[in-house]
Amino acid sequence: MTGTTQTQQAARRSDATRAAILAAARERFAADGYEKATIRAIARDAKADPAMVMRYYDSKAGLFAAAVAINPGLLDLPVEPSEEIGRRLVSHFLTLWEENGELTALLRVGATDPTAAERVGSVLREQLIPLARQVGPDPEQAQMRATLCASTVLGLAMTRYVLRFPASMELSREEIVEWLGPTVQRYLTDPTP
Amino acid sequence: MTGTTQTQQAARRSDATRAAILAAARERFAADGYEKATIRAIARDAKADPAMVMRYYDSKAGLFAAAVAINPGLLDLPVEPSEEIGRRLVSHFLTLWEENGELTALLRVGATDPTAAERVGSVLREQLIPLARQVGPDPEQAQMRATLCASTVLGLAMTRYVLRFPASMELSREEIVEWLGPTVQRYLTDPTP
DNA sequence: GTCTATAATTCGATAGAC
DNA sequence: GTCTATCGAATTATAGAC
Repeated sequence: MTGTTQTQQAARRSDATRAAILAAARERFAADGYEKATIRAIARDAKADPAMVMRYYDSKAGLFAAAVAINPGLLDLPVEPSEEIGRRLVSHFLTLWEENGELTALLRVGATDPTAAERVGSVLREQLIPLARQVGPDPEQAQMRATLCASTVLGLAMTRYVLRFPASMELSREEIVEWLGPTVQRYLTDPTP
Repeated sequence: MTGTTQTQQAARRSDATRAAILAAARERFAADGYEKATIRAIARDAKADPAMVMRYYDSKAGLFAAAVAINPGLLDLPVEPSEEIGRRLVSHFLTLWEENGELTALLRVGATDPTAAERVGSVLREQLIPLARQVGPDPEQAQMRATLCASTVLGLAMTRYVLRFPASMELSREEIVEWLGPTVQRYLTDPTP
């Protein structure tokens, strides 16, 4: 029915605009970065009032934090089978990056904001260091090997999703996996050169 | 002598502050990005008046353009000998990035500003595509291979100089060359996987 | 819960005295 | 050439009517 009782309907209505604001914020932060993405523009996209954004998320910083809060388990990569782990990791990250706009937002803002930069680092550390420890030859090298993998993945994310180089955007998913997969595989498992 | 004639001394004085402003601008843009680097702060660093910045460089955009104007030939990479080209290219870019703060500034601003992003792309294209055409097996693949190399170099620059991951900053120059060199070598010369 | 009006800052840019 | 004073615009954030 269209006209139900007000008591619970009101709560639902505010939840809907909350979600709309959050979605609009993710897009704007991903597209424009932190400074250029204004609360006014985000509210306009979400068809809400700018004052509502402040009411729900306290401040612009609070809104950004909520917009790029990473769903726990979002980046979890199944570890087995460990063969072809390089290709599977690249493929996994490609999917994540295309399905979750908050990753681009976080990386783009991280280029200017140290707090966001640290967040990018912690996410990658939590994902890649355990992996490197598991499949690598020497546990003491896990941090270094994870860093090399992070650099590989972020390099692609920069050229393809942040800087948007046409030549990088034209690469097919298969091409990327076939070229970068062996690179990551080597960083993870090969003996020190 | 300390008190020379005014006519030419005046011109020299203004040139000195011009240079000081430009140096301060490079540091601020590299450290904070475009929006956060204010003309007031840059002028303070250069011990100059904010109005002088406008007088010399017209606008903030003009100042940024001058600050990241790339010296012609700055990135020129000697092509021969073509053996070990991967390691030499990585080593070359490492040196450039550590000696020229404007590269970090350009990449950091490029993360938010499409114009700067295009500048990063054009610089890399002009450098890497001819190289890929020269040493690669198929001229038609030069653009793709150059893009893979750009992604590799920019990934390292991001983790090391922009996001400033401690684990990436701790890598020695030799480690980076030994790990990334063969990657770039493969992207440039190996047959399609 | 929603929106209007506005306060409080900050910044780029300009005008003009010296 | 140099600096003071200030304008005008844009932003986040708040106060309060409805």
